[in-house]
Amino acid sequence: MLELAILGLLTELPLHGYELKKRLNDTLGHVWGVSYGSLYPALARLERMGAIEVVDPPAAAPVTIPSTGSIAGEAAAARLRRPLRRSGRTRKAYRIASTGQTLFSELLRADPAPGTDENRAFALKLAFCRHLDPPARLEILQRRRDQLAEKLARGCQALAAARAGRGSDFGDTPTRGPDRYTRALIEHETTTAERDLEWVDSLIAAERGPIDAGDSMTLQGRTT
Amino acid sequence: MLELAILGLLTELPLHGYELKKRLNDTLGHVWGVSYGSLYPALARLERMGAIEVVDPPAAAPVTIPSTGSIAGEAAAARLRRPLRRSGRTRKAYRIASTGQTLFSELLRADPAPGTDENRAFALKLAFCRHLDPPARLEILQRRRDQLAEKLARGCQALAAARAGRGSDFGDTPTRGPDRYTRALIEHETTTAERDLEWVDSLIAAERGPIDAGDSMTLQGRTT
DNA sequence: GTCATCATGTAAGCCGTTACATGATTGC
DNA sequence: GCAATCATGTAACGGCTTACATGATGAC
Repeated sequence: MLELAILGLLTELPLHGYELKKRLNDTLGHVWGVSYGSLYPALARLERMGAIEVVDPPAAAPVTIPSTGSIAGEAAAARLRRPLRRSGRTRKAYRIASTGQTLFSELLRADPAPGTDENRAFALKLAFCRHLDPPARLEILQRRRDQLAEKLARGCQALAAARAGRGSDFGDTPTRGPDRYTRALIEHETTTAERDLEWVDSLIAAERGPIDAGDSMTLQGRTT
Repeated sequence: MLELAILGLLTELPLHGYELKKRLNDTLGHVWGVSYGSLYPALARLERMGAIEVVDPPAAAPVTIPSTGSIAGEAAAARLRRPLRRSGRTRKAYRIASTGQTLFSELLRADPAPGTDENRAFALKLAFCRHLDPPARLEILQRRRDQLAEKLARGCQALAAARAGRGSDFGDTPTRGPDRYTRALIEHETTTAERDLEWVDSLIAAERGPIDAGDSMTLQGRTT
């Protein structure tokens, strides 16, 4: 997952570790916090794999900032442009290599390693899926949809069982079902799954018919 | 987190590892999957700590099943009662010790280790909080409430920034805000946080005024 | 010259996973 | 006796965290 995030950011523009972490934390902060202890080793790994490469230009503009349009891109750009006159050494900026691009789109398609939070994984993918072609994007959404549908199904089943009260026993023993808290939990999770599903559906719809160029996907949003 | 789950289940009745895993997977399955590779070491650790102890009764009923009223308790009980005639050896049933009870309630109160999924942690706590006294329970709910409120605040802030579009820059560079996908993500997360908050509030309310003994917390539930 | 910040890394540890090794009990 | 299942454990590994070590730059 870390590699996915790194590759995603480097797809937009070359960056060095420190800056990368900063962006990771404030662009994807709510979704994914990283620490140096995992970031630098990950960079080293990716470099060894040939997925990314150090960008040398010691004299030239090391970071062109072609207005890739990322979250706080400009704030960062300003930070970089103004006081930046460090000789160009000591910092190691990385650029994504073609191998890396391949890896990137594979990671976006792959399902996350077991043990990984599915929500988080999807959030991350969504945050970077704009770099994919529409069909691939749709596939990701579709996969998530299926996943949620399954979860919802399981939830409904559990709910039914819980509501039936008595256990799966045959009247032998007066089991009550799960306690109120567990029950409330299952209920809440189920309705959450339902809403997530609706949301993904709306994303899919927006993806299929980008009729209204601008913000067709805002319709599912707020307004309390 | 694993220890919390183990202690929680053992609070209800003594169990051996295998059975413990089974319950962990089907009671809390949607929330927390465990494997032997972590379960047994965890049991060993807890035993070393004196939080749990092996229950010997080789001859007597090794598991009394005092109808503690747990999830699928009875099904399991049946499973145990009927074909159970294994000499009583080879299986090691554990019981919670008093040290363990202390640890249990500490773990319920403590905030989860960093890196742990907050949602999951809360779900787990909720599933076992019935073993706590009402004030402690309330405290847990309250803490979760605060956590969610904070998350919501951050979300709203991010949303506002995103909607304002242009970055925090002063017109210098025409940054667009985050892309549609990221934006949709932030929106969705924010509304999710909102709903979670409402839900926890309803739990708190139910906790404070258990006026209607039965299912006062169902009111927030379904009905699509 | 010194302090804050930028910047890169390493080490130890935690918590979980899969895969493997082993053995007891029971049903047929 | 043989297979299925119950049952306990170990080994190797993965990914992330905190804490630590180190050093360059720029502001004052």
